[in-house]
Amino acid sequence: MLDADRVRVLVEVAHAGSIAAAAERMSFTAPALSQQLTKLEREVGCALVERSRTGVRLTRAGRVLLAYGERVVGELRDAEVAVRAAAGEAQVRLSLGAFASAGKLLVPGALAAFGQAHPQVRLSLSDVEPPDGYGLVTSGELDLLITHRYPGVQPPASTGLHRERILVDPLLLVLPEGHPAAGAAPRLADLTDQEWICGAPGISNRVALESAAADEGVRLPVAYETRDYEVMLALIRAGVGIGLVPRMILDAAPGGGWVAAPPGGAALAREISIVHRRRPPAPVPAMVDMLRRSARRPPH
Amino acid sequence: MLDADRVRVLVEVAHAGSIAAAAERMSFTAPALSQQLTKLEREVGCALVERSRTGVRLTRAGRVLLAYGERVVGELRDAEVAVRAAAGEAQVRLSLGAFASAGKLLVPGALAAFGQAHPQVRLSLSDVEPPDGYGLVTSGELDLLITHRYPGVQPPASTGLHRERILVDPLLLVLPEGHPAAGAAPRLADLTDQEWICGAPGISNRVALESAAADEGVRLPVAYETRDYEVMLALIRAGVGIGLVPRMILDAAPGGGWVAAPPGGAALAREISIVHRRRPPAPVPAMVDMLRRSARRPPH
DNA sequence: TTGCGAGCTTAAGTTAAAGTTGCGGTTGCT
DNA sequence: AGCAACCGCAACTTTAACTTAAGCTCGCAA
Repeated sequence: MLDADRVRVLVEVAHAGSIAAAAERMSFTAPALSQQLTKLEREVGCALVERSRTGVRLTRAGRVLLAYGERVVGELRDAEVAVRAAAGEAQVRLSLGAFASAGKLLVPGALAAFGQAHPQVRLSLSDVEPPDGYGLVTSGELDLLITHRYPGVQPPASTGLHRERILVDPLLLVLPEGHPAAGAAPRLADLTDQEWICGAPGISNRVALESAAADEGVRLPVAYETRDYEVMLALIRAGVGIGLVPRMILDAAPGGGWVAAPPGGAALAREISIVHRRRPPAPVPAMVDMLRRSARRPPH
Repeated sequence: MLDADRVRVLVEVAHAGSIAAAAERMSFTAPALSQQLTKLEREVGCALVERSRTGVRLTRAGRVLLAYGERVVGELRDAEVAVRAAAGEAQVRLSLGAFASAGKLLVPGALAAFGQAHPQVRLSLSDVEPPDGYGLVTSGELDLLITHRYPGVQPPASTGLHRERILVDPLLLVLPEGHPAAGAAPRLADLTDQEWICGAPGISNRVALESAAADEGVRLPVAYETRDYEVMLALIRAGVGIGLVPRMILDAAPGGGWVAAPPGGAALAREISIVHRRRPPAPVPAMVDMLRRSARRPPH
């Protein structure tokens, strides 16, 4: 049977992106991990990673083993929590991963409420930008992931994971105050002569914008690239461009200088979901409940 | 994180029923396993087994850890098979578990057909009497389990396993040739003065018989206890008693000396099912197909 | 071209486990 | 009563994992 410790090394290396970074995380030296990885490759009889100086990349076989390995690691972590719970010692840690704007707007209230209701649980939060994070949940590094899906973006396969949509967050067209198109509910196709602001190619909102524009048969010129909606709003306020912004962000943003309305044509919205393992540790359902509530009644 | 090797020790010990037997199976000495178990208990902070002279019994915490451990071990085994398959080396082993009469009647044809279609796969078969075997499937010791459920018997929970009923096998009342009740389709309640033959208390067909009789408000006297239907038929043929026998058995048994018919009242049948893991190794679906066919057209 | 840095590997030595052997203790069965 | 089976303890041996140190390759910049 495969050595679980070596499989774990593969998982950590895959998540960290390099042997050196994984070694740092695991408090080992790089040669230790390299040796274990080599032995694992000898065990399975084929290469699992392509080593290069910029880090390592998983081979096809490596990706297959990674998927199983994440489950193995996750089951082991859950096993420990479960048996401790059976012995009377309750789970004391709960780790969340969330994308940036959720971390700012959705999570803090839920964290505060949860912390008050379960003061003995040590909470932790880390930034995870979609579509990443599913593997971290499977392997138990995260207990709960808050992720989003923009229209036109394929969600990752979530083998063995439980995903639940907690919020549909409409994307509104945001224009500078006094913009000629303001109040007219223009379609994207009517705005091809504007300076657009959105994320870099590959970023979710960029993909969503381009795919929605393609649906209307046009391409929109992107003049400014930022994934930070605060920056985007500042640019819009300055009158240098326009963009699509989730309502959740707008609700929390200082007003003035911009006006927002749903674009004409097809309604656009991002879906915000939570992801966790089946058979999650005890505090997860309670936190999920808090998050559902927080989603129903966002700040403001 | 828990040590997977130690968790595996717990799984093997639980399946084998004693440290000594598990050590034998794993080609280790008993003290080695005992030490590992002790360390595992120290790791989780509570007792996992109650040691006694007749073997060991799992504590409550031990059973919790067993369930997770079986999944860990199963995922590790599947991981090895999957990554080998990805590297081009196909899975070459397929282990079946079946209860006695299935092993005699249902499996041989399927094994033969499968062996012809996939000569490179090494097949193995072992006897597993229900309700055992689910843990063996989860932990990957078995790839495929053929099990049954008699009416009135609760099937084991099959967390994370796939179960599929492939045959409903009616239980017929078998009487010696010339028995006064033959041909009259008597109810169980009409046969309280007979000498009944069935398994020992706790054996599935005994439980089914008693529960069916209880449904009719009677208790049936059991004079002979055997779990072997061949023996039961021989006893019936000898005129010393009567019993319920699955049709599948009767179809294959030499006729003469007995007559069989459904008992009056509620229809009784045992369900024959196959059980395997989700994401089973490659040859499993093919074998399942063979078994389904074999169930549809039993020998004779 | 040469020097430097990042990352991975190889090699050698140390240390920490795991496993075996041998013995003793307890229990259940004949 | 005695045998057999099973578990636990302790000392010894062996395996293997980790660390340190040095070497290799490639990209980049002076």
